[in-house]
Amino acid sequence: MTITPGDLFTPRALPLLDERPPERRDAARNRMALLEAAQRLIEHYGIDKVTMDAVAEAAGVGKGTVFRRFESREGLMAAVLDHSETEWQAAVISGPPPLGPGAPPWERLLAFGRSRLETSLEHADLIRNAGRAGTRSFAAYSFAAMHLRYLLTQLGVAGDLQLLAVALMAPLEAPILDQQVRIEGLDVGRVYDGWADLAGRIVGASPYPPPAGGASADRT
Amino acid sequence: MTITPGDLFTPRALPLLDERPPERRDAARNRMALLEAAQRLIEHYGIDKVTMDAVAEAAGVGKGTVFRRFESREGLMAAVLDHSETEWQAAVISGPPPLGPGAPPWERLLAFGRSRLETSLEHADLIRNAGRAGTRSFAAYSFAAMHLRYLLTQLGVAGDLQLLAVALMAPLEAPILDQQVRIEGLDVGRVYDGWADLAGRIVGASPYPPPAGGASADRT
DNA sequence: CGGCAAAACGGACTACAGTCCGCTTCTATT
DNA sequence: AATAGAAGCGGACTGTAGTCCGTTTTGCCG
Repeated sequence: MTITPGDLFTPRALPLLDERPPERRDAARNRMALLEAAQRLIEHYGIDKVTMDAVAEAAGVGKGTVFRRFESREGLMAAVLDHSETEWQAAVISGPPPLGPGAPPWERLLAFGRSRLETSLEHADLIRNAGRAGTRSFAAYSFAAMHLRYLLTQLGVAGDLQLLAVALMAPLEAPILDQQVRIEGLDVGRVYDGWADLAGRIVGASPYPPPAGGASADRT
Repeated sequence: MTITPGDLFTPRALPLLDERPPERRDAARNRMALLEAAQRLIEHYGIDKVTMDAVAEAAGVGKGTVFRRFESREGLMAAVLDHSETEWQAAVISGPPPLGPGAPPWERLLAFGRSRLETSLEHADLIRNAGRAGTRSFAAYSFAAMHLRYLLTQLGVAGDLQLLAVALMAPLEAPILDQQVRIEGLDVGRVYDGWADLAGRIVGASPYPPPAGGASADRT
């Protein structure tokens, strides 16, 4: 390996900003084509019928390319899922209240729960096929947990917020909801009320009990 | 199809009790052989290396037999898992306190949490490979939920006990613990303390607040 | 513009889950 | 003990995820 003088003195155009040797144009094009093809096929045939070969062919690329880009079937599904997750994050950060900023924290918390409940059920198959045993992607999970910690802080909740956030999210994860709603046949409204009750207990048992008039599920 | 007089009048030896045309002896023998082989191979090579062909061969049967008995790879893994689940249930029903009967309900609740936490981590790969997106078998799940409802009742907790039970179990499910412990690197003790705190909040926010002196994680 | 190394491509190849169907073994009956 | 038919068996066969490696494309440099 030879080092030329140029290598030593050229900081290759500000490495501070945009620090990745990014993606070749054809690669980027193919990634888009694959994501779109996958989404289209899933919508059309149902996720269980969608094979990697089919996605590759629909996107007009070879099979190897699919795996290089997305690692595995699970990786591809996770990537498709990330689209909606990103939209959801945008709604939380800058969407209309009560999910977005502007509403009082307790209202936002309730909206958070309802919204998670809905999206978990809506994307159940995608989540299941995205691996990680039904959990969402790490990034998505972290974001939600962070937001939740923020809301709990706003509500003056004391304790290990990291873990309380998990306790609030866990019952809203897809596999558990699937079990309750699809197998045990529970009503979605009841599940939501139960979650709101849980939230109330977690928030209300704090030194500063803030939520006065609860939403649909008011606590005794 | 011909019906002989005998068919009409012989209630074939009390169908009330033992109402199943059960399993042929060779079939039963094969089931055992398969379960043992699977367990042995998993222990020896790690679960990801164990193929259905290998299990079949190790048990000395054909591949078709494996699938007839256990439906699928997930089914086989679930069956292996059920062994330990059954032991756990026995410990809850008739084992020594505080997990078993004899201790006050709050102690039993804490023991329940710790025990679940441990078994979830211990059997993480098995649970993951047993499908249902990381949830345990329906029977096991129902049993735990029932026991939890019972304990909550004993503690005088008011509310939708079905859902509160789920809220208490969800953070102890394998995929979530995996995320926390293996990926985020959280300390197991801290996770347990967090769960105890959660339990305290759920129990304590009831009209009748019973748990006076909490265990390792005492609430403010 | 021509050359070059790195990155990307694609399709043949492998490994494993799950199916199928003709053959064997068991059990109940007489 | 003989027999009939149900239950079980097993291994060849199929479909799909994932790998490998020789070929092509791309971006850069002189």
